Amino acid sequence: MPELPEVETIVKGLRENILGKKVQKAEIRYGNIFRDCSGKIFSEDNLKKAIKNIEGQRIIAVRRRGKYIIFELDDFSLIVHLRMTGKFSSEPAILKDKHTHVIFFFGEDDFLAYNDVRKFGTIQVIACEEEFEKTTASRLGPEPLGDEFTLEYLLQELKQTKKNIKAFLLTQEKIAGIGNIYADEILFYAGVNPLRPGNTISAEEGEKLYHGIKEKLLLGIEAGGASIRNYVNEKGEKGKFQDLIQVYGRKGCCCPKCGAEFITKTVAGRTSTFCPQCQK
DNA sequence: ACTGATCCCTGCCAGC
DNA sequence: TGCTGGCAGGGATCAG
Repeated sequence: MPELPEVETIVKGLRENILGKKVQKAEIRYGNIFRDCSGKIFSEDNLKKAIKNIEGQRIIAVRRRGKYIIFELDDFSLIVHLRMTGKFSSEPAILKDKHTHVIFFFGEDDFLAYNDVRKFGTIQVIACEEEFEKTTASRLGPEPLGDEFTLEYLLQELKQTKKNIKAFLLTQEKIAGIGNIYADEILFYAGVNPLRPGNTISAEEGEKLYHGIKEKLLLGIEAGGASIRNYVNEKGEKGKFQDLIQVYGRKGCCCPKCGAEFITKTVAGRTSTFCPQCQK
């Protein structure tokens, strides 16, 4: 599942690969991947128009915002969310894959394919600033690795919420880019129980969380992301963060700090793995 | 303000 | 072996 570090890795690769290229043709095999600014599936006519708009456009920038990938074209933007299983690939074999839903051709043998086993991912077509304002991507909280995300901000937000800390970390409007894997790792690092309400987190714990967020995400980026299940970057390469994971998906394993067995509980609708001893 | 359920979708795995 | 049912999972959305 691509979270911030995985998406960052993908974006770096895309920049090397497709910047400056012109979309000659877009082949659509499953049109429901495409969405308008509010996330709604296009009608057949509107999809045709949207595709026509994309064709002939040059890719002038590729950026990441939270877990979103933003392609800036000459006159449009594409906002992509990979959700669980979405990926980009330029490998020739992907053309024959049954889960390849969209192919942007830059030339006869030069292309970028969007492949998504579960079809949860979306590609929003944005025509102008007003449309961007309607997207969820425009309502994201600060980038956790950017200057806006300060310790003061985190402590202030925690003080104001009764939401449990796990749910808080996953709230993209508060902090952009953290998903289930990194949330579990961050909470373990900080020694905080996922069920703790935000407003019960002490300043000291808040500081640990703050450093945990920075540290785990940076580590994830350095490792080229985590390859759990089927994540690979656009070159088909796996990341290395899965080898550095301490708690996520390790139910029944022993905590490296205290030796207790990790347990799981559904928190914020997600399976959360944590140490019942260390995480208070 | 927050929680919980539902939906989207398919691979995978346990159980029969 | 082959089928089936349930689960996983990010995030939007809606009901409570």
